[in-house]
Amino acid sequence: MNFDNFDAVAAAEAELCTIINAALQKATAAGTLPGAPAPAFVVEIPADTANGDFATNVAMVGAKAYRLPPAKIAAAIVQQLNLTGTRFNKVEVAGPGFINFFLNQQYFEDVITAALTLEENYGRTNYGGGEKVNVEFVSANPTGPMHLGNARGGALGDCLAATMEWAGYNVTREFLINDAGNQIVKFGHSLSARYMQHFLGEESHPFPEDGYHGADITALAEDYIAEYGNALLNTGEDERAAALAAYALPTNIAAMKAALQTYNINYDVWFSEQTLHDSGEVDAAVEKLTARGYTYTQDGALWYKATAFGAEKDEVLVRQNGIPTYFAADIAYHYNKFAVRGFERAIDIWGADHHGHVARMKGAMDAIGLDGSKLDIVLMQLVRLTRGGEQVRMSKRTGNAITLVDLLEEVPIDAARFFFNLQGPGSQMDFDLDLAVAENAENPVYYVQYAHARICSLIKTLAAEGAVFKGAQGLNLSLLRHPTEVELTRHISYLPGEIKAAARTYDPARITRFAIDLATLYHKMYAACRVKGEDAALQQARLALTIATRTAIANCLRLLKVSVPESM
RNA sequence: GCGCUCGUAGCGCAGCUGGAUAGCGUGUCAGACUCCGACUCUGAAGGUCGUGGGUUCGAAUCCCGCCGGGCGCACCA
Repeated sequence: MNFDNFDAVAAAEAELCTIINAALQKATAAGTLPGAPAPAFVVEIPADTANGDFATNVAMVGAKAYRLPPAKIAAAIVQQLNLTGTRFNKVEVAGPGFINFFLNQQYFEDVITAALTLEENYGRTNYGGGEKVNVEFVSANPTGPMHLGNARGGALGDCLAATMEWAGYNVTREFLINDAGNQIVKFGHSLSARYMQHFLGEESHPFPEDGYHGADITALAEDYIAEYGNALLNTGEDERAAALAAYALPTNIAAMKAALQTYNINYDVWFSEQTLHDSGEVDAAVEKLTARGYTYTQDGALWYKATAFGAEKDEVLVRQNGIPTYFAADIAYHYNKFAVRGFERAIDIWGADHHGHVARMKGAMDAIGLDGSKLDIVLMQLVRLTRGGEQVRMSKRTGNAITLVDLLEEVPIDAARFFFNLQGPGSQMDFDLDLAVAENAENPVYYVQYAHARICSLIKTLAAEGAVFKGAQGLNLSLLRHPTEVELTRHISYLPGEIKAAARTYDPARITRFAIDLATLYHKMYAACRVKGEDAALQQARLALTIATRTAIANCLRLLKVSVPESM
């Protein structure tokens, strides 16, 4: 058996579609079904395995085309079904006309063998066909520290990227540095005010009303003074602001890189927005839109006809003062992703408060001659921290809003990455600080890691008694008949498909939930089926399942970049 | 006002390319197990799937209206 690109579920579904279509043809030829185009049926896994391992609705959806009651259609199909040589050994008609299929033993044995053979690659597929995908996430403003939203976005984006890699996409992780535009100017003037206040007193230099008030701004100004003294005291405000910003930006960016690295996030590309202005790509994008007839001038500004592409209102591309807007830069940026760097798909992870930007950004891709449907935006809802059931807003230490760095000082990296992926991006999330640091089964990440550690311990214990797994050859896996063994194996068989589904729906939370369910099923099996002390054949079979389980759990954790402890 | 998004058991959530009796965790109550690692199991209780229509053989799922929460509607990003 070839395990390359192994997905037991997909293979079984494909096989069912084939034999069902064959049965339809034979039934038509035999005259038990009227000649009509084959109905668009689906094959799926019933919620309750009492209704089979797989089921199809072909008889129900075909009722209209065949002008026959579903039960009669189902009977005609079942009569012609040939299960010989397939993964299935039993079929039945049930309920309103479902045809239910039951797997034979071989399916389960193949799953265990595949996990044992593929090891750290079990779960990987080429579903994505190597499609070149850019995943951009966090892209925090370099004017200040990263916040909780960035923490969620980081865990989400990095795990989404990993999910897509496992599903066979060619993924680039990217961080856009917003080192141009208004907020950098504001940043500079805020630094300048702190700088001047240092030498001339608080009252001397009014702080800009829309400036950044954080303590980090003062600290950066102090750092500059410590290094370079009062050289900027007598320069013009703009020159001073620019000099301070040019000093502080690299400092902040380096801090972000360091923080994200401790968060186990490593980007392939740190993309500077400023380079788009310097290279003329922003101007070129604006010109391209103009050439295509989608801009106009009004009140001295250059507008883009966003309404022609589904947006609610038109947008300014170049301000009256001649400076392009962020929107113009963003169009150039995404143009660069597709047209310059050749990504076939771009995925952006944004805070839900940016949702108003989605339609116009996608529309702008169409306007500039690309395909807006290749740009997908994942909107992420906000997250609240709770401790003792109460919302936590401020850091006790700094008195400011809790930053990503604050969070990681309190909560293990594993817990942060896992917790932020417990729910899909669209749900408003409460992050329970008490639970995240808890070392007990209530804590889902601990629970999953514990299952893995327990397996490792069991294997070690058995090895001490001389009971070592002898490999896939000569196994009698048909001995694994206990319901908990079957359900565990079944769940392991779902892993490749689950990763595909997570990649397709941009929802890595499926992986954390899968891992939790897997751990639960293992614990159930462990409680019901002993390995130690069983006769050799059964012991080897159970060791095989145990090791396959370890592989599946470990691969989920590896994908999430959560540590995989052998003991804890 | 317009738009996006969410609304499922006391609480936290899954299910949403339409399928069978709506699940999981937690919490409450009653019990079992406690043997390879702290695990696990059984039972009880808990639901107008926000609401009203529509489409369908079939709707938590798709469509429309309404109610409620969050967010957005800058020559900010």
